Amino acid sequence: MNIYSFSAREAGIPVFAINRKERDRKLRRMDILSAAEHVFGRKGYYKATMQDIARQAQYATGTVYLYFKDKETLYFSLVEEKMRDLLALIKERTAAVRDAQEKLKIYLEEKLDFFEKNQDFFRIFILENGAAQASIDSRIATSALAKEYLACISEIMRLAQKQKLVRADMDPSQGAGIFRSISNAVIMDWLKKNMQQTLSLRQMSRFILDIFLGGARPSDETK
Amino acid sequence: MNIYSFSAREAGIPVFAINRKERDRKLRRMDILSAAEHVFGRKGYYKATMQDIARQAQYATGTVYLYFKDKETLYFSLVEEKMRDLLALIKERTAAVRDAQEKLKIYLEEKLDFFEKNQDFFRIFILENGAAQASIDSRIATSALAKEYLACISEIMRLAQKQKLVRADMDPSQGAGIFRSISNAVIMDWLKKNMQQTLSLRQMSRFILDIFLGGARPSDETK
DNA sequence: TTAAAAAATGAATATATATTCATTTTCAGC
DNA sequence: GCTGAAAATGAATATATATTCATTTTTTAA
Repeated sequence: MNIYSFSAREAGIPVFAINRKERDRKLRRMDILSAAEHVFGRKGYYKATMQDIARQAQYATGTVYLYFKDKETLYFSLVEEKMRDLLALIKERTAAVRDAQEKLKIYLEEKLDFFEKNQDFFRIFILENGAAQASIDSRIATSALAKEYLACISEIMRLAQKQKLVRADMDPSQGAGIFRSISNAVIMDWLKKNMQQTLSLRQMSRFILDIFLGGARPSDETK
Repeated sequence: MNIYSFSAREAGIPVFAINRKERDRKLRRMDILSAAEHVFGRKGYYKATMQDIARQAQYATGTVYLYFKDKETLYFSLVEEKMRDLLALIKERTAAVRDAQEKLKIYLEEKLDFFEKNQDFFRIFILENGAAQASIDSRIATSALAKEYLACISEIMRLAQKQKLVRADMDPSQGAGIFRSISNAVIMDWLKKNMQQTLSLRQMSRFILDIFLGGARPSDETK
């Protein structure tokens, strides 16, 4: 079992040790990815050194290079694999319902759960989404996965328009951007105020949806 | 006159050349800041080299160091001075009205105008606001100015609550974060879709305010 | 138990670029 | 035009760290 947060979703590890060698290699690779997540998430790409990451993973510096070609590739793999996990979850869960509002709700819940478990990764994620120009590894901004992620939310937005849940005068990708931003702002606020103890992030999903759909105006009782 | 975007607001340049030496020095300093804005905004802090910046400013590498102690200080000065300009504008203009909705509107308009003129700076700004942890120069995240900027919007939010414009169950700083995120998302979208030609950013202010206050739901005509 | 193979090590190397500074150019006042 | 001061130059230096690789340690299988 992996005490860090890296997911085995993509590792394809068989329960029976049909191929121990390969399995072990994948596990070690995941250890390094977890260490990288920890260090990159806290220090940012440039301030994080390969030695930091190696130490965090309890390896010597050179060992990291047996698993990843170079620093950029390590970072790229990390971002890709985490995003793939998140996207897979979201797609799987939202595909199960037809209603746009329900899809939005599920999207939010999956995302909030995911980042509650992957707080270090959230900082990486937000930076990569923040300013595509400054994307550290240009492969990320242009990756099929990044486009797919955006397309997925835009698709939900389009459906929401068809179902008259969302105003029609809003470009779906713009709507997706706004929805994403609101949820990121709330996650950021939750992280900053360190509410981990008292409140689960998932509980914010109702609030976020309210704000996105109904806005910040009071729901007219006393006006 | 400065063909770049750096503002003279803080330069305190007298119309009559009482002190040409000092004035010239300030102008050259501003040239370097403009060059830095251009390069940092496009490449990001780490990929931007001092040589890039010097070349952009039409100086030799060493000359930059006659005006700024080191790269971090150059970056810090840039961020500080631009943010000071923006904050001064916002404070000045919003102070002139009492109505919270009017304040929000003015805040938006000033911000949109500002970033329409300072597109390179927007990317820097959004990164610095994105993930405080990864703030490039730790002085920025902790600077009085950064706090003041947030406090200023939070203050408007508090007033909006008092005036029943905004729901009361929302922490003012959280509301400020959400409001900021929405506007940033819209600016980002505008930049990405390269609408400079056809549509001024300022024209988006009505839309942003609508979304923030009233949400993305259609304004019930056909339901 | 042993020897070959695989994995890990970490000191040494390569590289990139921030920063310095001896030299050159420009400028101001005479 | 000349001279000393100020400004600018850009090649040389310093530094940090990504990457490599000769050596050591561990594992495997007979």
